[in-house]
Amino acid sequence: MGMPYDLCNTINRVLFETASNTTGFEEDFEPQVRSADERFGDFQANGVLPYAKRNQQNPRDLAQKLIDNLPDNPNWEVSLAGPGFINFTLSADCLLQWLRNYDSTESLKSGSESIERKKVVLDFSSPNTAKQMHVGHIRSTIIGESLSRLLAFKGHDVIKDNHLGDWGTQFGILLYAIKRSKTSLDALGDEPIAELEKLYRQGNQWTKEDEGALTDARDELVKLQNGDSENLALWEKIRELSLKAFEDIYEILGVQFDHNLGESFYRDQVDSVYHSLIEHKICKEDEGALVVFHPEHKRFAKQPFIIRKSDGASNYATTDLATISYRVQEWNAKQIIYVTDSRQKDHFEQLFLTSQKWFKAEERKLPKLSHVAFGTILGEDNKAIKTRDGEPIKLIDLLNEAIRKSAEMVREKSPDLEESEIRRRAEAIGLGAVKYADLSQDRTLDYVFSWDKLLALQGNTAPYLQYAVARIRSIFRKTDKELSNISEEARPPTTENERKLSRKLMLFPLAINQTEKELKPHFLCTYLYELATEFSSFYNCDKVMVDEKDTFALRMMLCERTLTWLSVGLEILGIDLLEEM
RNA sequence: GCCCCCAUAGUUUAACGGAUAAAACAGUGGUUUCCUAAACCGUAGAUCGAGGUUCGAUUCCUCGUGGGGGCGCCA
Repeated sequence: MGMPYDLCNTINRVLFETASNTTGFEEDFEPQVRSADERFGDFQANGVLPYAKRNQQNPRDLAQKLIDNLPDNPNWEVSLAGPGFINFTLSADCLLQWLRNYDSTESLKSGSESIERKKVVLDFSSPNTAKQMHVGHIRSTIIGESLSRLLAFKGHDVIKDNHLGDWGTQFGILLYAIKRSKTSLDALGDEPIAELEKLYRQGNQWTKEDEGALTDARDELVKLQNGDSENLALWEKIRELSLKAFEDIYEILGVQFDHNLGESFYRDQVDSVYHSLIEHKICKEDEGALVVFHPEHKRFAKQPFIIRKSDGASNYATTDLATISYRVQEWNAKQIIYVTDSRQKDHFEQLFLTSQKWFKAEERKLPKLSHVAFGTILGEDNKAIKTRDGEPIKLIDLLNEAIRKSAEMVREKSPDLEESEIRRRAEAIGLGAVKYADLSQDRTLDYVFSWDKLLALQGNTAPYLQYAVARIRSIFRKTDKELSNISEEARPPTTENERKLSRKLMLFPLAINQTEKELKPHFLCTYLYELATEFSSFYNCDKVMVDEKDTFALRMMLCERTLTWLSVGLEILGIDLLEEM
């Protein structure tokens, strides 16, 4: 029998099976095995304590009975500790076997793949057209991209859809301003979106000063929504310019979408949403609008979900309903994940409740709907981020600053490099730092925007991980020894650092599982950082290029595995690697 | 008025109801004739308050304090 990929899961199963043959244990026993503090071993089972309590038994006695019944296994030592913990310490040989067995990206991927593979639609980034992306968009874009890579790594069929805000009421004012100022959309210069924003502000000004202008702006919107060809052409052009500007940023960030189906895509489908919801008595007219209440819900019994405004226009609730329907019908989605600000929590809760009733009434199977919420980026005043002049910091400015600052560091360290290489390294380092800064903390927490936080290059940051990679690659460049048999020639890990690094490598499956279970990339970040830390200590203490063949082989193997693990992990996070730093 | 989220070291964060709360930055002391010092090894420093549940609470419940957010025609 080969070495199992997920040893935590294996030990859990062994304990469960042993318990089923041990007096004093029933079916409902859960071993609760998890990775342990290094002081106690590699894994610990906590489950006996609550179980003994429930059944009014002595936890230590019960745990001892379970240990006595465990089949002998040379891979680990078992011990009873404290009030009733069962600790497992893997043998050096077990770790070696595990490392021999899992030797590549492919082996990690096939080990990690879910049994149930499914079609998942990931809805993220979703900026509004005619506006520049600002720092507020960074979280959805980066977290969404990372989750899409994680789910693909787990073997799911992922569709990435950028649900653009391209059909909102802002177009009335914008179209009005374009016409009144006689602006040609073909002559907006290098930053067309910045110009469109200026036009919008100008239009906003006009409508505030002048009642007639406000009416005209509303008419422009109605004309657009009724298919007026002139307005539709302008709108199409705006959408095109916006998408191009977004593409520039996505390219820098290494983000790609399968679809850019914005709200406008669903404009012809909203009527059928109304009809169906009316027909099935899910919605009702209230104060002139079409709304959905959920009487069984403590709050949404009173708080309406407005699907058609009293002026007859649709809103994002309507398009979101149509979008779910489309994704199920056309893509056969089994799960839809929305990556948005947590302030939209109520909206999604109402959307999901309404969808449940709607799909049930139509006898369709509703996919699993998940709102992956993240916290707001705040300014110094603890309110959503704004700069001094009232406009949010542009995302492109943040990214450029990250690259500029990293370039400075690279140049300082390697003054003789060519500019193109400096630029290449600075992009990997600076953009990696920005991404990692956002991914490495629990996504649900708000944070105050700070250049220092997002651009930090020391400590628990992407460059630290990239540096570990560069050092390993450097070792490989320097050795002239034959490496094809290192895994066979390696001795078991015995020094403290060899052992700790081996153990950390072995814990990779747990990190992936936890990250996927909660859809929280910071678990993976923490793991990769700890792995790189173990590597750095090992690197400092245990020289790799030594004469003893078996020691050299083990240490080379550890380097090689660490490199692969970091590569896989950083790939999932969307962070680039470097050969040298 | 109803509801939701957050509070951990000087600062920014971590901790799946488990054992002595873990890091980074900033302090402070050390390490380079040796595979990259963007590193390594020391050191100092924390769970908002009061109750409760539990063998065990940063974690769950109640109340309070402080901060943020959502709640009929914005997305």
